[in-house]
Amino acid sequence: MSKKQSEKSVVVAVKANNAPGELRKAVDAIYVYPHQGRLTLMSRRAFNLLLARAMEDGVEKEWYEIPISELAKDMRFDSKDMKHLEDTLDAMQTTLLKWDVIDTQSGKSVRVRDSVQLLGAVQLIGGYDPAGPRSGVARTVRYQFDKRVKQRLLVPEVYARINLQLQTEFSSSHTLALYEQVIRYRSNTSTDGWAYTVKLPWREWRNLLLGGDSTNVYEQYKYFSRDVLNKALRELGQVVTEFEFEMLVFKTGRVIDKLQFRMRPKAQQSLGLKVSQPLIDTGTIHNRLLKIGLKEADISKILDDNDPEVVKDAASQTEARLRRSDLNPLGNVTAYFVDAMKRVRDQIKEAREKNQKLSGPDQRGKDAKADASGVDILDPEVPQKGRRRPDTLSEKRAVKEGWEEIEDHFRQLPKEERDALVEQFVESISDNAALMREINRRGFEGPLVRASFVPWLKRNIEN
DNA sequence: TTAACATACCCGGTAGGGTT
DNA sequence: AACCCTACCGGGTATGTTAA
Repeated sequence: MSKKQSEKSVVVAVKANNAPGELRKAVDAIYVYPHQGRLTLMSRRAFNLLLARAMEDGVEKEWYEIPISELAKDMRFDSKDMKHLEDTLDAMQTTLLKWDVIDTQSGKSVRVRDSVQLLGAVQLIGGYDPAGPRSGVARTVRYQFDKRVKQRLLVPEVYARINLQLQTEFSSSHTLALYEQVIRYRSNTSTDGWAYTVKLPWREWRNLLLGGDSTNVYEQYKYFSRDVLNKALRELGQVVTEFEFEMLVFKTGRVIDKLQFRMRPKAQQSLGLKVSQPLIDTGTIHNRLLKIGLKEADISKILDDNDPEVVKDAASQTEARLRRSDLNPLGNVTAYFVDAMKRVRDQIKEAREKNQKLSGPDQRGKDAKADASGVDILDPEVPQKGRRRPDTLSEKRAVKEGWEEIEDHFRQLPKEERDALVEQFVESISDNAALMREINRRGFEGPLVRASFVPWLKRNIEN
């Protein structure tokens, strides 16, 4: 502890009695780990992707389908050995999830335990020519989830937070597991700006992070902390640059008892809000652009000069194009990307012109309310892969009310002016704790913030 | 006698070097 | 990945010492 001060920022030791995390009201804890078998890195990725796909297709459907090649690509399964991937899927069917729903309210904890298969049923449909070298290897995966899996996992709070792009960047299943756990409580923001996970005995965390029943391994905390916790925390911090993560350690006497994790956006420190460093997490989009193959210098410029939403859409398009194996590979990815941005801008412009005359009376209050309770918040974190539906509720509304125009106008203002406006706005809502929290959490892109910021802008710019 | 301070040692932790 | 070993560290505690 003497020399490596840098590492210390990751772990915060907390005395058992006066823990800041203790003040948090307990939330429903849902955690899950296989009771039989292990979740490997690949099966975790696959599972998340299958969930996300199911979410896109609709919860009510019984069967979902995905071409196995697409699945492989999205999970960065680089090997050509599709058989191995299929074996992974098979293994997932025999993997049991054990659910412990813990209610920790009013000091007592009541456990409800349930146990269910990770993947309900899997069919591998179609196949290559039997005469081919890899005959019999199926091309499309049809799969089902158990009702209870759907109930628990196919809800926006869970699936939407797992950044499918990010998950491929973790090299260890421990990190991915930790990420999944922490991210799950992302909305559980305390007044101190941190989002807290549940507080669990460290052995529970061990089971969660190792992805299986691990009562016989890492019996000593010191090895667990060094070889699992610290490594995972380190990698998490390296990969997810837009958030910071900490671990809280609770002891009874001298013995490590429970652990709790917390996260918060790094943007928090600079609530001064440099608007040019745009209002969404650029870490993710930055990484995506890197992945696509753009140069660092270009990326900075692109992010500086363009609406982040446009960049994101263009990135999605480019990613989709790169995944296409039926077309010739792109000669110049950068050129394609720039072109994609242009297309997106054109689309937006078109939509705006179409709707311009519609911009009706000011309905600020109503809308703010609708958004506050609305569940269909579009999460800026989730890369909209492939065919995204552009017309979500809030986007529709935004077009109708001419918000984009206002935002556009705002973006064209000189930086000082924008900063001043942001400052004014933040001041004007500083007594609105919920809104402030929302700003801390997701910047200005969240619908809730948008719904009050844009109309506010409208009023303030127009006079 | 006792509060205040000093010291020695134990214990549970970490770091960094391993091996299997 | 799982685990072991050794060196090391600091807090807690028991014990010793000192001064009021």
